[in-house]
Amino acid sequence: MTPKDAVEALYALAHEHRLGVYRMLVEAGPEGLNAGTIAQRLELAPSSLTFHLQHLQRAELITQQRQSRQLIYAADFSVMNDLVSYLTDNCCAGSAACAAPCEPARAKKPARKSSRAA
Amino acid sequence: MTPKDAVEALYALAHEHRLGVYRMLVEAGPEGLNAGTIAQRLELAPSSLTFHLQHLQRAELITQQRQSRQLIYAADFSVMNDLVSYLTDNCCAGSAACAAPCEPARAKKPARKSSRAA
DNA sequence: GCTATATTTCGATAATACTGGAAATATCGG
DNA sequence: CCGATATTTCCAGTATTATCGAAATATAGC
Repeated sequence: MTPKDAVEALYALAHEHRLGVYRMLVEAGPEGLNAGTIAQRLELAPSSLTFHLQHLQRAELITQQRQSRQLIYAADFSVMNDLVSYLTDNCCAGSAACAAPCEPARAKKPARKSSRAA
Repeated sequence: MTPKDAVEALYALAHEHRLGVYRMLVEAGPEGLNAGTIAQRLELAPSSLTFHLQHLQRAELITQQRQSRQLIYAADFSVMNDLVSYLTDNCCAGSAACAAPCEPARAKKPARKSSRAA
């Protein structure tokens, strides 16, 4: 992941609504959510939501898939993984806590199993 | 770390120059760098650099310390650690690669030991 | 083909960010 | 106190972002 990619991913997440969308999609799981549902939950005008979804898509943080009349969005973890790796590799040198993130105690959530291997 | 804090940290890092500053400070280690050196290396006008440094400081990603006539900036890893934890905890549910970051293979860098426990 | 639904694209507007020059502030060495 | 250095604050100008209504596009069912 280049610094440019990292900036793009960081920027895509660096907004209340976009981070909200992403978190919502993470929680929704592989099935994702259609645009209307997201807009309704976040109380966003449809066109505003599109604006933010395009940011997330451009950073490849989410995927889009048409299902009949609806467009389904879902979180794509690969860029998030790369981003976290980028941050730990490039931005944590010298920090013991960051250089060794393998503490079992850090697992606050059960991290429910997904059928497909990511 | 609240979503608001996460957005602030993400935003602070979501700019070519600010990410550059932060990475430079990470590399510089605990001794940090003075503003002039950073401005010179990044070819930034002093006032522009200040603008970006203030962003990073507001997010508590860096610290400031006066040393005679110079202001020394250094990376503060605590917020970075919180941010990485936030991302792995809140934005990676369902992803095996992300939910279980304890793979030895992920350690691309030797992760040099720091004497102080963070 | 027509109507209804879901979403995007377009266009306009308001807000915010980024930049850098000039002046102000802080420190040092005489 | 004065001149020199380091950095910030102030103040514009310019560019980018965020928002939303209205129109356009895509799909479905009749």
